[in-house]
Amino acid sequence: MAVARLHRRVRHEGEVAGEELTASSMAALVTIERNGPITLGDLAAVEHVQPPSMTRIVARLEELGYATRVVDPTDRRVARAAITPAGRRFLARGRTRRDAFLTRRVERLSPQDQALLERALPVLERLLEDDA
Amino acid sequence: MAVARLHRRVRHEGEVAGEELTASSMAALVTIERNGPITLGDLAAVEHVQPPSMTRIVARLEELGYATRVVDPTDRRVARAAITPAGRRFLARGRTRRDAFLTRRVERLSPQDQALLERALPVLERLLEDDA
DNA sequence: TATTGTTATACTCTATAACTATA
DNA sequence: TATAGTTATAGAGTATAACAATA
Repeated sequence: MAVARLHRRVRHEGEVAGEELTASSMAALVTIERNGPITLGDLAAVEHVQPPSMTRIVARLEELGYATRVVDPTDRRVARAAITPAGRRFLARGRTRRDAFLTRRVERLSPQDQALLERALPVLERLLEDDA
Repeated sequence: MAVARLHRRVRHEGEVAGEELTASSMAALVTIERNGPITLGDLAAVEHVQPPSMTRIVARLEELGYATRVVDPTDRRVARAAITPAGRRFLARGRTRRDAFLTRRVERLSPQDQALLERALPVLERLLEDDA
């Protein structure tokens, strides 16, 4: 429950009024940023949405200037989505806000508690390792 | 990021194929469970949805047998939603699954790491205290 | 003939506006 | 006349089915 609350709150903190993307579009943009130019089919598979939905999501991201669609020159059936500088800036803005929020909150803790969190973090990550 | 991943994974773990509720319906049911018989208006306010949406959400929960609508005898304009035994069981099933998953994962950790998590938990909770 | 992605269409969820029933 | 909730209707977002382009 603590993890759920913290996640919701931090996610909310990254948002700016009038600048939100739907959860799907945001997730797709993050995946496009991380997995470089990626085919729409692969992107749909990774994000667990159907191809027609991904067509629309990428069209919207392109409309906003956050991503571009590039047709593969060797197989012109394939289209790849890539992030734009504006898309990177958009994601960075959210991260900056979330980081600032977390920094403020962590600074209110005692040095002992801060050290405790720092040691606990790798354990939290280990909790999901070898996912099967 | 670790918190986000853990939250998503644990949430997913509580789901059973063919037994899912939308996020709104799930949140409403949890609030109905916690805040007892609650008027639809209050419920809509707490959940940040509009009254017509809450009418539909509660209608769906009632259809599934997870909640009931009870008209206030002293002011018959007012309807309150209450959880049913089936609703409680539904929520309990999800919690049981999430608990089982977390238990399995925590048991794979060393006793030292388990103790570390136990001490870090109240710090995570303190992070969101005095929310302003 | 198979594959990648798109267009056509339908369904779900939510919102705003208009309405009903109580008070 | 005001309030609680519902019904009517419209706008997102997603899915399945049918299609177009390319291999």
